Amino acid sequence: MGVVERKEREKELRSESIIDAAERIFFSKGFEHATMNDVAEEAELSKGALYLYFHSKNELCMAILQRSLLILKNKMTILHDDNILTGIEKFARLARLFIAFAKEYPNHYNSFLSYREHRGNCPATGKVIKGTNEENKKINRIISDIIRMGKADKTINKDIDADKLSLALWGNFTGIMPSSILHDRSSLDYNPEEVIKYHFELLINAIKA
Amino acid sequence: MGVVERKEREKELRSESIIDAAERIFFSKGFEHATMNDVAEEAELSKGALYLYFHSKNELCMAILQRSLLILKNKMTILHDDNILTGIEKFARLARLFIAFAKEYPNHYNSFLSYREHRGNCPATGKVIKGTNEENKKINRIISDIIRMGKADKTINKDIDADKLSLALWGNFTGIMPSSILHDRSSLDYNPEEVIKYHFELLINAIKA
DNA sequence: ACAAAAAAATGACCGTGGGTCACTTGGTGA
DNA sequence: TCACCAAGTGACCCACGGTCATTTTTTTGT
Repeated sequence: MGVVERKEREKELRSESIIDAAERIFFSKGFEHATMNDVAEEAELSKGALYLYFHSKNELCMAILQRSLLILKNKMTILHDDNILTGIEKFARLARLFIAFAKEYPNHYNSFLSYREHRGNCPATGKVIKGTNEENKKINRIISDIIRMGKADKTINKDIDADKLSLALWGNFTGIMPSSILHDRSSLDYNPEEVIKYHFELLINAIKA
Repeated sequence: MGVVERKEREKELRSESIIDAAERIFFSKGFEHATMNDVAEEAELSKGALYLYFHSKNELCMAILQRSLLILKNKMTILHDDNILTGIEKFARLARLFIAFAKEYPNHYNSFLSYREHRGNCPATGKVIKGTNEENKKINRIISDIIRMGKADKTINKDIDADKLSLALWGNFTGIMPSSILHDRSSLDYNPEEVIKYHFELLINAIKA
């Protein structure tokens, strides 16, 4: 009988429902002001139970980041697997995709930006940390694949370094918006969306064959 | 008699020496693990006294960020004021300047990346928050000025939008390195330095007249 | 020179919240 | 029916951010 398997499934479900609860609480109160008791109550569990699934508040936060990466990766995979668009067209759509993600999941997008603090407070050997590393790697792989497609179909300059450019773009995505927030709102003439688009335009101009 | 003035100067000095202490403590222990008692001891003051100068631990952290911005701005001002280099040359040197800053002041560079959390927990009306906004604005002003210089001396395409590109670059700087850190070290073939340089090369290629 | 007043600094104290652990609950298999 | 064990509980511990009545130091007025 599949008791062990069922238990494993249930454990996975519990874990997911805790992350659901944590998202609602963290996103509405912010990391510092949210308490583990809040999360426990929202998840209809005791505080102690949370610690059966996650080692710390920080790790729970990283689990949310892992989800964010997963959502984005799934969006990107669809673009990647399209077989009508050319490489450079896909590359151009990455800009739109990033913007759409940030608009559709603003809280998840935010989770990219505060991950460092949390990450530093989690054991590097943990399952969650490894998961985020994995997703991150896959995302960079998708971007660089798209660039390589462009090189293959001659829509992108063959001398472009796909891996390096992929990292640059990804870094840019996780940094460009916060900069504009630090910038005083009232004096910000351009919204992040325009800035990202413009940046991509320039890059496209630089890399097109 | 200048008693009031002297007091003001002394107050400023105390404030600076508290930030000195906070830097040593925060940089060595990390924000979460550092305590206000640690900072007080390092600053040779009581905990209560810290709160005469800063409203909260978060605000103290923002004061460090303000310093980081100031250091970077000073480096950039020198480049900006140079009157031999052409606009595009200055633009190209920005990449080196960013990298040099991140290498010379790695901890200060890090402070850029976790500012969101702290910022959200400070009253927006505070002196420190306003100070960081101010510095940030000046930095963007310097970058866009450099681009404008390039347009004036015809080394940069006149159709480039200086303000937008400035924001894009600044965002990139505050995002590109953390991305590479999230990326699993062992499988990272390029270091952040290479990535920044390459990204700039492409941009230069796109914007040169 | 001295005391009253003001400013600066102190540190005991408070409340909160992350994290723990001895104990309870409830499903499972013999 | 009962022994077992994983799952879950919540009272408890204690570290730490922040406060404030009190003390110490400096300034001001005479």
